[in-house]
Amino acid sequence: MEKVSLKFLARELGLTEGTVSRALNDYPDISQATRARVLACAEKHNYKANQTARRLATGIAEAVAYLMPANTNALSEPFVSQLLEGLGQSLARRNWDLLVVQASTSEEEAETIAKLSRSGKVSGVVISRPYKQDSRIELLQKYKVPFIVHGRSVSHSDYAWYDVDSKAAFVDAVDHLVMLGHQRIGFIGAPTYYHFAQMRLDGYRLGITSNGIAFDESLIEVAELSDDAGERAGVSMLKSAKPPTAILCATDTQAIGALAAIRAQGLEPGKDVSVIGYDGLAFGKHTNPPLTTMAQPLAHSGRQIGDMLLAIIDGGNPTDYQELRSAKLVRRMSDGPVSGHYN
Amino acid sequence: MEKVSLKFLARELGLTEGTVSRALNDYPDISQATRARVLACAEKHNYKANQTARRLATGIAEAVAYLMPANTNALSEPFVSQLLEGLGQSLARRNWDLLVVQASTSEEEAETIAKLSRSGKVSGVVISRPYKQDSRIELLQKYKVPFIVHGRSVSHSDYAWYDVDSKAAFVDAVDHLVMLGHQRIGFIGAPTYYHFAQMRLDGYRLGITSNGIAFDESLIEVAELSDDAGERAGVSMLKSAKPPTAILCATDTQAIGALAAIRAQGLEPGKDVSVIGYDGLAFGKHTNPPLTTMAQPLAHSGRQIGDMLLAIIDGGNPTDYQELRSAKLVRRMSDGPVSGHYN
DNA sequence: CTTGATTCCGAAAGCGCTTTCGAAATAGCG
DNA sequence: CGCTATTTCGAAAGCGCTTTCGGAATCAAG
Repeated sequence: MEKVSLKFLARELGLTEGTVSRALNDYPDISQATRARVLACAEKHNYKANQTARRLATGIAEAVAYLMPANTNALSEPFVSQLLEGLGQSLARRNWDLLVVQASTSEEEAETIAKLSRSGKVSGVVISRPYKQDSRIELLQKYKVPFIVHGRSVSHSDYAWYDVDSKAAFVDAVDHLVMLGHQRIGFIGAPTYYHFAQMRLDGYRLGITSNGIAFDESLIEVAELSDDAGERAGVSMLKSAKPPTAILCATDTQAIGALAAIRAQGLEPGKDVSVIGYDGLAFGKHTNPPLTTMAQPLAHSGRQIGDMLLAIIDGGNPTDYQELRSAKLVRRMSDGPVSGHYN
Repeated sequence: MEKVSLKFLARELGLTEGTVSRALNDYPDISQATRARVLACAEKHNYKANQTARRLATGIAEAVAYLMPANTNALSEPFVSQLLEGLGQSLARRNWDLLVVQASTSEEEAETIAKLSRSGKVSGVVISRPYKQDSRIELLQKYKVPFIVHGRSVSHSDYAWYDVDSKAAFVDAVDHLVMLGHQRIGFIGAPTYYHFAQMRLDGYRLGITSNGIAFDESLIEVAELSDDAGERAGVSMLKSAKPPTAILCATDTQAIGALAAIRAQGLEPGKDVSVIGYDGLAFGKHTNPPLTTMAQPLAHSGRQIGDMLLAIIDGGNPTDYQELRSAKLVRRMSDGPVSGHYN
């Protein structure tokens, strides 16, 4: 089967390659008649333009890269596939490609970004889970690669991002707990080089003080983003002199660990001590007990992010594309009124 | 900052583009001296070959596509990210790209594959979760695109695949249950257009009969790949005249649903009725009770699959790359000796 | 010092497409 | 019917890299 290229079509049609190309690309200087002929012929031979050649000629990559978070954890990944799916859908409408790129160390990350920008194989990049100071963002800006951040860093005024207001979410969570009668509310945070971790801690803090509760440093633990780390933090907190009656966790994954910690202490999560996580993982329905969580609207975020990135690549001003969504409480069974257990 | 291209380097070095290119690509007809000079200069200016141009010139795409399963489900996705990660690592060693492509309907899938093969933007494809008769496989073969299947279809003799012997796994699971004293073992299967579903059903069946147990059709339900479907299947099974004392599920996701079904009947999973899933999802540690499962060795499967695909692209014979791994039982708390509940 | 084999590099074609430019053909208009 | 606009297409130059081929220079050998 001969390769069906532009040349092939041109020969077939008695036209020139250039003409066929313009017909296919809707140039205005092609008569309706020949355009129709060309289209028909292309259809007939199932012609697909060689994307590589096209890219080289136009100079536009028609592809976008997703920088996969490095220290990926089996329990926190659903968000990756969700995002990828949405991104893919968004790009597919233009027939663009989605590249998945990863780098484990941060030097590798820098190298990867440099390569990405220099090799010209993508016209945009999306990154996830930024640090407070994120060198990836600086690099992307330096190299002038259009990009969008899923999340934000500390100074997020001069680039595009899509984020959920987790600070507000944690204020809400504290309010909810206080309403249930809790006064000693613990917080299992994430390493604060993650900006989201700082935001959630800030939200927790604000919630506490704005409810007139004395802030107690000993009620805060920081843990890595895993169930085990969450569990360790949970036991340490529970074993303290004045343990909390409720625990807020920066992520669902940690919250799941906290649940285990509570049970390990012979207590009943949701009754003796409440726990609320953040993320809204579907899993949460099946933990023991089902996990109450602040759910972020993940559903179409990928689509959204993709569309925003495309708009920027098209020349949009990055700062016009900053979107803050809000999370909402989904109550399952891990929260409840304060119990008399510790009194 | 001027674009640093081959031309730029050539000018800088007083050489010809062709020469610089050959130096960079380790051609034997370049003296060590000039090769060193070229390398140094490239390094100094942080040169990265324009991948697009390179692809066009060599005719090799240096990229591989992963066809993302369509009806993706929040609970079953960890395997996608795992796979992607491994694939990425494998490809990265050659500096190849990983494309993620998706299609929701099967017509779209055909279209996607056609486009993929015609547009020449990838030199290989990996697909997951094949059907018994999988048109994707046929198309890939027809278009002569190197590919590898994560899983197998019915006739899997003439292409490359990487699969886990889930039939054997289910035999093992039945054996295990029988050893615990179970005789009435239910099976929640998946739609049998999935080949893996057929395999697991076969394994279950074989396990039953080889243990000398009378095969009882009423102990089999088929459900979609979701927790809810698993739960529905579970209740229906439990409400039958002679309910099982143990339930085997084709996937962990369904098993999680089955757990819920059991509890909904006022019974205690792992005690009144055992359940064993398949997949080895990390999340299973946190279900109620923790889920016993047949775990597949997902850890490096992505790497493995990537390496195999590369070998095929390099001219390897696809049929030389068929690898069957085995799953192993990881006992958590959802299985136990048959209880007297129903007796 | 000549000859033939080697080593090393320049020249040039080409990958398959896009896009600009100009020329030919057609149409519009007085 | 002549002349200027329009429409429609062909010609050709790239995009940035690879790769083949041949020629100049260097080397070893006679």
